[in-house]
Amino acid sequence: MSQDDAAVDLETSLGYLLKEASSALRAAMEAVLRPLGMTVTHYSCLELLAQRPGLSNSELARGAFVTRQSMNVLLQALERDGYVSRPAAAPVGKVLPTRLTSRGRRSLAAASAAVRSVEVRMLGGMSEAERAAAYTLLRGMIRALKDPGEGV
Amino acid sequence: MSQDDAAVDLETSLGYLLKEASSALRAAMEAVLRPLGMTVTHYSCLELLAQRPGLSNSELARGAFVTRQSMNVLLQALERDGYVSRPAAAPVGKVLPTRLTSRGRRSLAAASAAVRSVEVRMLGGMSEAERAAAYTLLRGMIRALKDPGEGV
DNA sequence: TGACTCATGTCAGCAGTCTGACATACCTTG
DNA sequence: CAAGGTATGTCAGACTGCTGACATGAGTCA
Repeated sequence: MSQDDAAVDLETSLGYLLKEASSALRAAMEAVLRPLGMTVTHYSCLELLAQRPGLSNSELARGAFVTRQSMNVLLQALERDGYVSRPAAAPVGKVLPTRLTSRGRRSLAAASAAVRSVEVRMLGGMSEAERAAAYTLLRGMIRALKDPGEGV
Repeated sequence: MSQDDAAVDLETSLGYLLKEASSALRAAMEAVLRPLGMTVTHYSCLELLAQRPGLSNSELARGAFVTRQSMNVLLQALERDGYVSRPAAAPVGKVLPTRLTSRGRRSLAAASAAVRSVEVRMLGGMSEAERAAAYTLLRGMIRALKDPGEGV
């Protein structure tokens, strides 16, 4: 139909391509994390805690792109299994700072190596300049999408 | 810890940025599709059918990045509500070619315009050259992730 | 022709995530 | 100081998408 030409062309749509790339990355990460008995969100949570110890439930949720309710469920499981620890009472306010246990750190080490190998493969064919360009372009897209009134 | 430096640095990780961008795009799409009573997968299915009429359930699933089981559930609902039509029996093999009904086309028109506005906002601050660069870079990442043995 | 492989459509069960709701603690602002 | 607004942690229910499984049809090869 001639109307189709006016529609978003999936073949050349950056939005579609972005979704495809993200989907491929997620699938690749799931493939290497599954043997370790870990999901992507599971890994994301541990990685966030390694780099920024003491993050709260809500902060972790934002960093892993899930709701704080979902992260809460995950954190309770991780705490039950001894991967992270949280104080019984909040030192200030309601915020419960979370930390990795030694077991959590050990578990993360293997997962982090696996994920790093995926990222290396993804960046394999790119030059330093191209990586920098991709970084800048993605940052721009994120900003444009998050700012409500970007105007024309 | 000094070990953290060797880990994937989230601040500069292209993988993390890709996930963030995809998450922001999905949120923006959900925001404009919700008033139309449509989900992202719902829209994706209709858009695929508009551009490539006669796609099968499995082909639609691959195009929308979900399993064929999930797409099957969606297609049954869309067929029940009169947005798409499928022949009762497969003309050849088991493949059931799906087509938009006029109602489906009408429903898609509004959604397509809304999604296009999101993509326009996303590309707002980018030059033509930058868009072409982003296109090439994403394509490269996808290829590297999907090809199993890319080597070092 | 018959066996093997692969892709498809579909059903059932399950895990992960989301929305809705509530109580609580901090921070303004009058 | 009191009151409203905002952010947090948590519980409960609902939903979406995934994994596992099965039967069917097409293509391949001996």
